[in-house]
Amino acid sequence: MTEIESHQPAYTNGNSSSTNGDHYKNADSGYGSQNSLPDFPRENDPTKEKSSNGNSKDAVFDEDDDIPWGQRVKKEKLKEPKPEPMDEDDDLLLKSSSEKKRDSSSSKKPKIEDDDDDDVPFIQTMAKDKAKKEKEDDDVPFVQIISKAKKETETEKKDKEKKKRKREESDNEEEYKPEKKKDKKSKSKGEESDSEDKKPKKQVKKEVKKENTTSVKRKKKEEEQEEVWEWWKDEPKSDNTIKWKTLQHKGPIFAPPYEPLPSHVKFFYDGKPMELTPACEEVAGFYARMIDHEYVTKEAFNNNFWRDWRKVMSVEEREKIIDLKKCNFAQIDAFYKEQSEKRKAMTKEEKEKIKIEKEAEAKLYGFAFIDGHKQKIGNFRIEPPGLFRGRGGHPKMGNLKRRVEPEDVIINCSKDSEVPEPPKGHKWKEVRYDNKVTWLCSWSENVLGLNKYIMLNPSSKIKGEKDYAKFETARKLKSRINNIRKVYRADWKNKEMRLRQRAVALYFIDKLALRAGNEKDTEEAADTVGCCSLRCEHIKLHEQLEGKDYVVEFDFLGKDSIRYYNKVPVEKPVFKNLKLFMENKAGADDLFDRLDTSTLNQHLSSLMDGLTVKVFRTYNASITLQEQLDELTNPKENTHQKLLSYNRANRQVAILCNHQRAVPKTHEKSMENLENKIKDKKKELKQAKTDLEKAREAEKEKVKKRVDRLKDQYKRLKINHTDKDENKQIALGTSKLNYLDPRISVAWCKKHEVPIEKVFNKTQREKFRWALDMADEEYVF
DNA sequence: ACTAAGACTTGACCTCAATGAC
DNA sequence: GTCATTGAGGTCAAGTCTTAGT
Repeated sequence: MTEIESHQPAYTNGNSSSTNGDHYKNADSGYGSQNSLPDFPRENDPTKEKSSNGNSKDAVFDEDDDIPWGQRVKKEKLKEPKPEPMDEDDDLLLKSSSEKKRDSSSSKKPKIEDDDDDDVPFIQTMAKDKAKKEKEDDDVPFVQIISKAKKETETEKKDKEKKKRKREESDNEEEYKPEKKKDKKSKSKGEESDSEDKKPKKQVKKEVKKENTTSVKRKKKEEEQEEVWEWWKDEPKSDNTIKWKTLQHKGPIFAPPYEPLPSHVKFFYDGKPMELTPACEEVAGFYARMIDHEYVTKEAFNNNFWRDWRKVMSVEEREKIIDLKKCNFAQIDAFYKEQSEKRKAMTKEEKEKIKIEKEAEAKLYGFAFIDGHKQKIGNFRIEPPGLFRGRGGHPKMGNLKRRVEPEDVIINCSKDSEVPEPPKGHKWKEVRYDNKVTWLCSWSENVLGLNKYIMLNPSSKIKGEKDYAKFETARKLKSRINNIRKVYRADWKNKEMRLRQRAVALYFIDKLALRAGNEKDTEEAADTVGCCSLRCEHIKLHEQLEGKDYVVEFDFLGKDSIRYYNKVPVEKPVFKNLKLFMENKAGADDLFDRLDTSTLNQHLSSLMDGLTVKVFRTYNASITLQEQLDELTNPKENTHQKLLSYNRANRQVAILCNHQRAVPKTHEKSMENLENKIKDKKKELKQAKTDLEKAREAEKEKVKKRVDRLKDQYKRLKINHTDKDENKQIALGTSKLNYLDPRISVAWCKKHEVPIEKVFNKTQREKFRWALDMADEEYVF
C-alpha cells in the first residue's frame, strides 16, 4: 500500500476553509495583519510577542501582552454606547471632523530615526529594541558603501559585456529591420491608415539621427536589438477598441509529449507490480509528483483525482485498480525526484547547452510583431497537463487538466501576416483576425471551462499603455476623492436601504482598499469573498474595543483564500448602518443584500469616468506610498537607510492591500544566524575600539579606519535584520508590480539620489520603462 | 434586467540559478 | 568544494470588469 502520508505543508497560510475553523488556528500562528490606511494607528499583531511592546497607543494593554486578543477584549470595560439616531445631522458632523483627522493624521508619522515609537506602524515596532540600539552608532562613514557600489557597478559592467557579446553573436542571425520593411510593405498595400504610419516613422527618424553620430555601429546594434518602442511619446490614439493594426507571431510552444517511465520503475497495486498504459501511467505520474504536497491529504483532491484517473484507465486497469489506498506510487515518485537531482547535478556545459536551446526557442516563439514593432510575449508556452491546483478549499482540486492539442488552439493574427504553422500533422482549431483583442492564442481549459490566453509581456506597448492609463485614472480619482467621499457620506442616511448599503460598502472600499467581491459559483470555486459579497458572519461589531469606539472586526477569506483580519474603528453612522443591515439575518446571509458589484461600479462610473472599485485600491496604494515616502525618508541618511525607509513605505502598502506571504520554515533559523553575526560583529567592533584607544599615534589612523568599517558593517547587518524581520510575512512584490504608480518611485530615487536599480529589478524596469522616462523628481502622484 | 462568457489584471506559489557563507 | 539563502522569473489560479446573448 502506498503511504499517503499526512505531510506537513510547506506553507501554512491560505489553505484553511472558512467552514472548518482552521483559519482561526492560522490566526494564532501569526496571520492576522492589522491593515487599514496608514492614518489608522496600526494595532499590534496579537500573535507576535515582539510587536506588542512598542506602540505606546496600546500601552494600556502592555500588562496583557501574553493574553490572547479575544480575552483582552473581555477585560476591557464596556462603556454604555449612547444610542443616537443615526439620521441626526450632528451625528454626521461628528464624523466629518474625524474624517478631517484622517486627512491630516499622516503628518504625525514619525521618521524612522525618531526614538519615540508613538504611532509607529505595528510592523515597525517589531524591531524596536534593536533599532534603538542601532542609534548609538549613527554616524557611519560612507567608505564601505562607496566601495560596495563600486563592486556592484563592476559586476554590472561584466554583465553588460557578457550580454553585449551575446548580442553581437546573435546579431547576424536575426534582424529586426526586415520585419519592419515587411510591415511597411503591407502598409503600402493600402490597408493601413496614414495616422498609424506616424509611429514607425518617428522611430526611423531617431535611428537615422543616431547614424550620424560617431559611435554609430555599436549604438545602432544595441538599439536594434533592444528596440524600445517609446509609445508614450506618441499621440494618444483616439480609438482604443482597436488594439493593433498588424499582428504576427509564431504561435505557442506545446508541452513536450509524455515520455513513458523506464521499465524498472514500477507502479504497485495491492503490493504487486503492475504495468500501466501510457495514458494511465502519465496521470499516475502527476499524482506521484505531488505525494509530498499537502494536497494529497485533502479528500476533495483525492476524490477528484481518482475520478479523473479512472477515466483515462483502460478497461482492464479500471477493473483492477479499484482503491486509491492500494496504489503505491513510491517508485514513480522516487524516479522523478531522481530526475530532478540529475538535472541539478549536470555539468556546466550541459546546463549551458540547455540554456542556449531554450533561448533559441524563446527567440523564435517569444516575440510578436505588433504594428511593425517587436514585442516580448508573456507566456508563449501552453500549460502542460497536470492536476488542477485550486487554492483554498477549491472543489475541483485534483481534477485532471488535460493536454492541450493544436486542435484546441485558436490563433489570432492579422490577415496579411504569416499565419503560424501548426505542428506537423495537426491543425489549429481556428485562425481568426480579431484586432479588438490583444491575445495571440487562446484555448479552453477543461477543469473550469475557462479561456486561457497567450498575451504580451508587461513591457509591451499594449500592456504598458493600459498600465499607464490605470495610474492616470487613479490620479484623477485623487482630485475627485473629496467630492466622492462627500457623496457616500451623505448616502449613509439615505432613505433607500440599497443606497445606504452602497455607501457603506464604498466606505470600506475606500478606507480599507477591499476588493469588489463578485459573486462566485460555489460549485466551481473556493468560498472567498470581497466587499460586496461579505456575509454577516464575516464581521463583528464592537461598540467599544481596546479603547476605541465603534470597532468593526473583519475576518474573512479573500482572494486566494488569504485571510483578511482587521479591527477597524469606523464612524458612528457606518456602525449604526451595519447594525441595521444585520438585523434579522443569519451569519450566512449577505451583509449587503441589496448590492452587487455591477450596481456599485455603475454608480462609480457615474461619479467619474473610468472609476471602478479597483481604482480605489490603486489610488490608495499609490497615495500611501507617496505619503509614507515623504514622511519616512530622511535626506541626511545614507542609501541603505533610505532604502529601508522605502521598503517600509512599500510595506505599509502591502499591509493595506493584505499582501501576505507564507513564512518560510527556515525563517527563524535564518534570523538566528543573522543575530549571531550581529553579535560577533559587535564584539569585533568593541575590540577595535579598544585597540584604537591603545594604538600609537602612527597607527591611529589605520585603526580608526577599521573601527569605521566595522561600524558600518555592523549597522548594515542591523538594517538587514530589521528589514527581514519586518518583511517576514508581507510580500512587497505584488503591490510594487500592480498598485504603485512607478513614477512615485522614480521620482523618489531621483530626488534622493538612489539608483533606480535598488528599487526596481530588471523586469520591473522593463515594465516601467515609460515611467523611468517620464518622471522627474518633481513628480507628484 | 439578468446571466454567462470573454478578456484582461492581480496574486501567491514554485523553481532554479546566482550568490554568499563556511 | 558544499550547503543554505535569496531573488528573479515563470506559472497559472483567481480575481475584476466588460460585453454578448437572451
